[in-house]
Amino acid sequence: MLQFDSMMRQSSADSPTFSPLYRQIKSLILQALDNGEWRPGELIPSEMELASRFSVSQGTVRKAIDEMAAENLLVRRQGKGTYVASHSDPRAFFRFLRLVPLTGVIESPKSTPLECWRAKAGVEAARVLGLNAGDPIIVVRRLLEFSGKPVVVDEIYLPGEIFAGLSLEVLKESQASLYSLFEGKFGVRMIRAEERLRAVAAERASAELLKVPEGSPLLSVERISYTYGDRPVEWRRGLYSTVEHCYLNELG
Amino acid sequence: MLQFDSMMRQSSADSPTFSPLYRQIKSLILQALDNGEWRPGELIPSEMELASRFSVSQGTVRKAIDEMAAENLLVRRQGKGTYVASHSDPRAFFRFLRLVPLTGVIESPKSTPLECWRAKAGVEAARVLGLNAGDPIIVVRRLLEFSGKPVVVDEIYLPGEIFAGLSLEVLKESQASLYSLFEGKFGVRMIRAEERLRAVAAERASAELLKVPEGSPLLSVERISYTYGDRPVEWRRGLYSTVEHCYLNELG
DNA sequence: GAGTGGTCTAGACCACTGC
DNA sequence: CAGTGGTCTAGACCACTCG
Repeated sequence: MLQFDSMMRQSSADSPTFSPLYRQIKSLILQALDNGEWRPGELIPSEMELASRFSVSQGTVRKAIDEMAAENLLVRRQGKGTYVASHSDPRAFFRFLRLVPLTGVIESPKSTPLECWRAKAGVEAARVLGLNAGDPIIVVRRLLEFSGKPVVVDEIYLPGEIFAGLSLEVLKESQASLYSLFEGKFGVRMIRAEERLRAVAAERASAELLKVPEGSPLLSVERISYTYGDRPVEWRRGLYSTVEHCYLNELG
Repeated sequence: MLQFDSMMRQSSADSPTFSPLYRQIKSLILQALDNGEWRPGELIPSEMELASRFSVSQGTVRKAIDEMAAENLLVRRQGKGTYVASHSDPRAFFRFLRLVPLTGVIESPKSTPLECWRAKAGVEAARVLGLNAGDPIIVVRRLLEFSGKPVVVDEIYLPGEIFAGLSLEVLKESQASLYSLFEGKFGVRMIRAEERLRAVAAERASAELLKVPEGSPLLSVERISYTYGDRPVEWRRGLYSTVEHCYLNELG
C-alpha cells in the first residue's frame, strides 16, 4: 500500500512534492484524528499496531508520532500508550491563556458568560473564518476573573454551522474551559492559534466591566484559532487589564 | 568513556537523576558550544566524527543533535553539515522581534542608538541579571524605526563585566543587529528569552520619541534573555507604538 | 508477566552539496 | 566522486504501568 521506493519516490527535478514515508504516515494519522476515529483524551493504537496497519516498521510510526507529539497533537505516556491531546488536560490549560499575575502564584480564572447571540458574518469575520459574508455566526461575550477581580473581557466569533447548539445556557452550565466544551460538545479541537497584540485605550463599556477608568491602557489580543487542516474556526478579541497581570511569552 | 549500562545506569528508585545516553551527548555538545569550541555560524564535526569522539553510535549523536536543532541551537543542512545557529542568519532574525505591520509587508527596522552609559546595578537589575547590587552594568537606549517612523524605544541593561567594551560608538558603527554584535564582538549568544507584556500610558519622554500624544496606550515589553546554561545576560524594556504595528505570537 | 513507549545499535540506501 | 545529513529497517534491551 505504501511504498518508499519505486513509483512513489521521485527525484527533486521531477517533483518537488516528495515526502518521506513517516510524513505520509503522519498525514494518515492526522486524517484519522480529523475524522474522529480517536477522540480527544482517548488512547490511540500502539506503535506496533499502527506499524502493521500501515505496513511500515515501528521506527517509522515512531517518527511520525514524535512529530505529532512535538506539535501537541498527541501525548505519549510511557508504559500506557499514546493519547489524543485534549484541552481538558490541565497540562494544556495555560498554553492558550498566557496571562500570569505580576506577583504571586498562578491561579485559574473564573469564566462568566455575558451574552450569546446569532448574527450574520460581516466582510471581515467572513474573511477570517473562511465563510461567505452573510453566513450565520455566533457571538459570545464573556468575562474572566482572577481572584474575584475582572481581568479579561472577550468577544468571540464562531461559525454558526459548526457551533449550532451553542447558547448562553450551554455556556453557563459548562464547568470546563471553553475549549474543553468545544471539544466535547461540538467535536472541534483547537490545535493552533495566532495572536496579534496591541495597546488600546479602554472604551466605556469595557472600562466598566474591567473596573478601570475610561481611557486607561488595555492589552488588545486578537486571536484566530485553527483546527485540523489549518481550518480557522474561531475569531476572538480580548481586552486584558494589565494592572495586576501580564502576558507572558517565551521566545525560543 | 560513556556507558549506557553498568554503573552509570541507575534504577529510578535509587536515583532520579538518570539521563539517557543521547542527553549526556547533548550536554557534552552544549558544553563545547559554551566553551566556544565552535563559534556561531561555524560547522561542527560530522555525526560520524562526533559518534567516534564520544564512542557512541551515529544514531545517538543524531538524536542529541535533533533536539538541539529543535531548540534552535544548531542548524542542519543536508549535504553540507551541521552549523552553530547564529543571529546573523536572516532566518533567525524575526524570532526575537515579533513585530509586524498591521497592513503591508514585513520590513527590517532601522536601529538608532541614543545613549550608552555605565551604572551600578540596582536591586532589581541585580536580581534579574544574577549580579550583586552595585556591580557594574551598561545601559543602552535606542530607537527602532520602520519605514522612517519611530515604533519602538528600548532601554537595555547588560552586565558590565561581559560587555566591557560596549559604547555608543561601537553601537553606531555596527551594521548588524544588536544580537549579532553581541555574538561577534562579545561572544555572547542569546538562545532564549521571556517577554512580559503590558499596556501602559505613554510618559512624556517616550511619547516625544515615538511621536504619539502623551498618555496614549503603548505596549510595554519586558524581556530577560538567556545564554547557554540558562544564564541571564540581558534585561530589556521596550515601549512599542501599536498604531501601525502589532506584536504577533503563535500559540502551538 | 504482558504490553506499552524509550533507548541504543548496526547497516543499507537515498538526497543533497561541492570538488 | 566522496562526504554529509535524511530515511528506513530490524532487533535487542530498558523503564514504566497495570492486572
